[in-house]
Amino acid sequence: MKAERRPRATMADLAAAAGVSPMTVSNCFKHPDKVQAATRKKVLETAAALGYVPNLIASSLASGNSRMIAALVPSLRNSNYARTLKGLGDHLHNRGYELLLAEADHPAREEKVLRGLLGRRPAGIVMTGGEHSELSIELIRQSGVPVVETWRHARPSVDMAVGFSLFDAARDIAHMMVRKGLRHIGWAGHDEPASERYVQRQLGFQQAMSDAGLRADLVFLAPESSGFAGGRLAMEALLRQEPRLQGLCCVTDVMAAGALFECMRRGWSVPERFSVAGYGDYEIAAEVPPGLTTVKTNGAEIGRAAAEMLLQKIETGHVESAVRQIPYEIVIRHSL
Amino acid sequence: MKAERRPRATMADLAAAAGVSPMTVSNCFKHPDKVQAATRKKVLETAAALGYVPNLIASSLASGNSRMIAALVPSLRNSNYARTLKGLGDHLHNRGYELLLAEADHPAREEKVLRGLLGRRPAGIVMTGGEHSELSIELIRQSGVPVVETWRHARPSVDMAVGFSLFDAARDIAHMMVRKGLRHIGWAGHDEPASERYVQRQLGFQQAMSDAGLRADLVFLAPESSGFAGGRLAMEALLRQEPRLQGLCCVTDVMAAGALFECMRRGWSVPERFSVAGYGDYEIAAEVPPGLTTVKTNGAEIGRAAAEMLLQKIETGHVESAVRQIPYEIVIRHSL
DNA sequence: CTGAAAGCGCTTACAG
DNA sequence: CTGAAAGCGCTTACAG
Repeated sequence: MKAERRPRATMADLAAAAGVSPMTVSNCFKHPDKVQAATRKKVLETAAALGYVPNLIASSLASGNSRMIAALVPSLRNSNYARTLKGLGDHLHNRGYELLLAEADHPAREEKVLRGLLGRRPAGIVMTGGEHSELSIELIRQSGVPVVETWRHARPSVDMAVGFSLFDAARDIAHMMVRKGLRHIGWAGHDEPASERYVQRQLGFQQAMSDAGLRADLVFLAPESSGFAGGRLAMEALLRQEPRLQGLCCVTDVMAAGALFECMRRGWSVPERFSVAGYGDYEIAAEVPPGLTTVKTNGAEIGRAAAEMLLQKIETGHVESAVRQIPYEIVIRHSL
Repeated sequence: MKAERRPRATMADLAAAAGVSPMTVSNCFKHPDKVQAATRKKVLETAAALGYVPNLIASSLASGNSRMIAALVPSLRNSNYARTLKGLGDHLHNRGYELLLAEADHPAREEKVLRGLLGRRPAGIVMTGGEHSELSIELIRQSGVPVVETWRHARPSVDMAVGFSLFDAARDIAHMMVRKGLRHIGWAGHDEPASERYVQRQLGFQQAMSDAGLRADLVFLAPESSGFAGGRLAMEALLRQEPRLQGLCCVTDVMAAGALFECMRRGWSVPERFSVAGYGDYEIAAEVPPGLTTVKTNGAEIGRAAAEMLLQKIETGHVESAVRQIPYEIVIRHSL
């Protein structure tokens, strides 16, 4: 049984079949209240019979609103971003918008991808994660398209931002380690010097150490690509530097889980012999023995809020607040 | 410094500024060889000066090719699908296509989301994962849009498919457990009866057991949502059923890692006391002690192949092969 | 190599 | 409540 590929019915076809003008068909979908109930019924029935699907490309061109939101993500593999995208997409779809997705893991790629996206005349743009080149910012600014940066809680580069303070979150959990009585605490971070989001967390950690009068320079930075192995590398390096090391505060749960794996290998009991703090509350945090104490962020809510802000700006021309804070919390398990 | 929101230059503006007809401007971008070098240079320079960005919405409407590919994904949180999407997006962007993304975790959602997508007149559709309702299939069939189903190696529902045999992969790794001398082996699977991709793996496992003359009914199915905990639940249940259980063959690495965590809790050495096989080669497989032996699938390559097949069909009207196999391999570590 | 004309399938004021 | 007209910004044959 082969698919019949006869051309799709147009609005004109439908209008003719229903015995009304195209204008009335258009109103049936866009402004149903402006059409008499009987007429509307007739049109909708004919539409169903014909399998009519309105051409939103033509609609976009005519109305000047594409109802597409471009989302730029450094990596889908990051489960925080995946959650943000889900929160964003769900809200958008319910409002009749579509998501135009592009992955861009470095600035040159981002600029290229952005040009492609801008040609599609998106009604709004969502940037995920913090780092963007001057050129990218300029491209967006010149387009005049509303844009919200997610996972950013202050000073949007262009327009709007939604997120929370990475600094505060890292400081809070580091503080908790201090309150547990630990005195020799290391930081396991990432290597990318340009990444403000990693820098902010490290500074938060160091602030907590300084506040407590402890050493704040037990810092090891692993490449982002090292994954779980980063936790092991950090433990090895920092124990060499400070043999009395009692705990590790990690830039992500992945690193933290890696540190816990290393404790298992060494037969060190957690938290008695060694403590570990995570960041992100990924699924693994709840499952890796003995359970990881970590910062729980609300990626889906960030995505939802981004969608709300964008749609408000698109539809009304302004937003109540160009910057929104989404709360984070600390989930206490048994790793510290 | 406020963004200047003067309306974007159109092709007509650019044509006037460059002293040529719109037609010639169009040719400069689409068929550069049809334009004299000097004219082209002039147009391109003027375009740069004006910050001209071609309106691809208008282009789509006029040409009848939207150059957008709609991708339907059950969940972005699945890192296999994330890889497929990356392989797909990279290839597509290089060819001047854009990705229209929608997440749909159940059939009713899928149908709704599909209608929204179809209105955008995508040039092609990528379905990720195996299960689709009759209505979804029918919607796609009637649209006449080329579609490729990924993570499916045979009998496409509509048009094309690319993936590998889940049955074979599960049978192969189960076979390896048998060759290691294990005689009491359980299957830790998922609960969704409708999910062909889980069923196939289980059947592959059972085939390997039958071939070896072993019990094939040591099966435990955990809800998909149980995550790492599923591995623990499976061990508990199957050990109750068969105290001599020596190993667990798992439907995903997440479950397998959960089983390894449970071994740690019990102080059971792996693989001496208990063996575990995974599926997926997620990042955790390499890191969780003592290293998980697992099936490595090539999600990115599946995405790339899907893009190739789709573009070939879109641009030439047919494909060399409507079904493509992407090889998998078994990665040997120390868990069995 | 270059251009005038028609058209893609809708929506937007504006009349009736 | 309903419709005829113009237009959104491109591309597609077709002439010159």
